[in-house]
Amino acid sequence: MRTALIDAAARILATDGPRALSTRRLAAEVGASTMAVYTHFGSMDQVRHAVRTEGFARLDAALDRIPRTDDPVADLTADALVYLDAGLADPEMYRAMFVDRPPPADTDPGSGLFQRLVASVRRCIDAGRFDAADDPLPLGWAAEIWTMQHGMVVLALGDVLPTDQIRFLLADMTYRLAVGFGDDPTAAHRSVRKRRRPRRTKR
Amino acid sequence: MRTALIDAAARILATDGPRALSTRRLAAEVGASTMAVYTHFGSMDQVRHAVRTEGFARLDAALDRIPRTDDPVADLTADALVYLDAGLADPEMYRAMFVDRPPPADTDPGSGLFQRLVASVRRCIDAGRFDAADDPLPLGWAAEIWTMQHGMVVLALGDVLPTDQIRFLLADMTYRLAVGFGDDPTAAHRSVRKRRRPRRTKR
DNA sequence: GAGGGTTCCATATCGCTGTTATATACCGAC
DNA sequence: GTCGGTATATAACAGCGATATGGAACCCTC
Repeated sequence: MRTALIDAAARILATDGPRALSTRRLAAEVGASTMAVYTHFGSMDQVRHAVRTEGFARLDAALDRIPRTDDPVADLTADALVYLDAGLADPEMYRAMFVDRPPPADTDPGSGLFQRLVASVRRCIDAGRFDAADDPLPLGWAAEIWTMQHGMVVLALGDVLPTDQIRFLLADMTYRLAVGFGDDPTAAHRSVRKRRRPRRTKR
Repeated sequence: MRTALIDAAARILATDGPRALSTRRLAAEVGASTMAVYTHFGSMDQVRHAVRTEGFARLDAALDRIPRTDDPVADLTADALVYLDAGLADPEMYRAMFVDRPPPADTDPGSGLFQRLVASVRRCIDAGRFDAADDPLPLGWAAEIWTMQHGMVVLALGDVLPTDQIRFLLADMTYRLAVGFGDDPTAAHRSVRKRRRPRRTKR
């Protein structure tokens, strides 16, 4: 029942947006009464929290499917593009995860994503691509890369640019940052190009 | 009356968040009945739209207050920091402007901000700081800089880092991007440092 | 100054929302 | 078979956005 409710909630969210995700609509979707929602979750906020957690799990799985190569900058690019594609594939889910207000003091289920970024940046540093001594904060560059990824998805969701241009722009920005982080321009260009092509199938 | 309602709405938003911005609360705040809201605006969505427009006007005014110098990269940094400070000064307003869902087909009152960015980037190119031939799209780098600014504000609003570290990080990221765009590293460093200090007074 | 038209707002109401109290049905343990 | 606890349905509450209706205030014209 719990998972059925979460799935139904994610479905309603994806098709009709967050305004449509109401107690009665959700209960009707699984053929139950509204009390089912309150037995398994305490409130609609906790339903949304569960949906968010589910979204993070899916994104985590999508990122896990990317093979690691011996080129950490190319891997970083691939990660960023998958992140973007995930946002484009289910914009409402992305908004639920990163945009809409999380309840205060919500233990953020997305922190794992950040740890992943930290590891990716570390690989670039260990491989001698980024200049370690230059990072201004312990996790500064990882934060900068997340800033890039999230900003790009938001740009894409506001559909100010067609999605193929967004992908191109994200690749370009990754390249610029890599160079800014100390990577050799021609090496960075090669790495980014390597991973720009394979547009993954939307789920 | 209209402006009184807008001001009251902005006040409610800033103090108690978007959930508190209801017809009845808004009407009570100005000592009127709910019909006043529907006479001057057609719906609560249009109230929110008006608040957003007001927010853009304030941000525009704040950016207008920054003097232009003969160092366009330093100016770009200053703009970014003021943008960040505006978001930190009134998070709910920032969310209303850039985060919460704008009604569909809402003619975006924020497009002026983007034109401003385009002009700033153009100045860097004209001054020979950025390499013009390298920009992948007509407005690509302006979009990348906005991505950085917005991503940083969101990072700050999620308070994952103290605000002074965020300011430092934004300055660093501006530096990295400038270098990626072709600026000389030492020149970029000097420009960014020049404008990193003066933390503007919160409004 | 009086009339007529228009604009603005208060009252009351509708259908919706999240949430909860109450009562019933089910289901495993003894 | 009966008990105890859990899960669900029904019904209700306050609050929400929105609207229909009616009255009050204004302004222009004569």
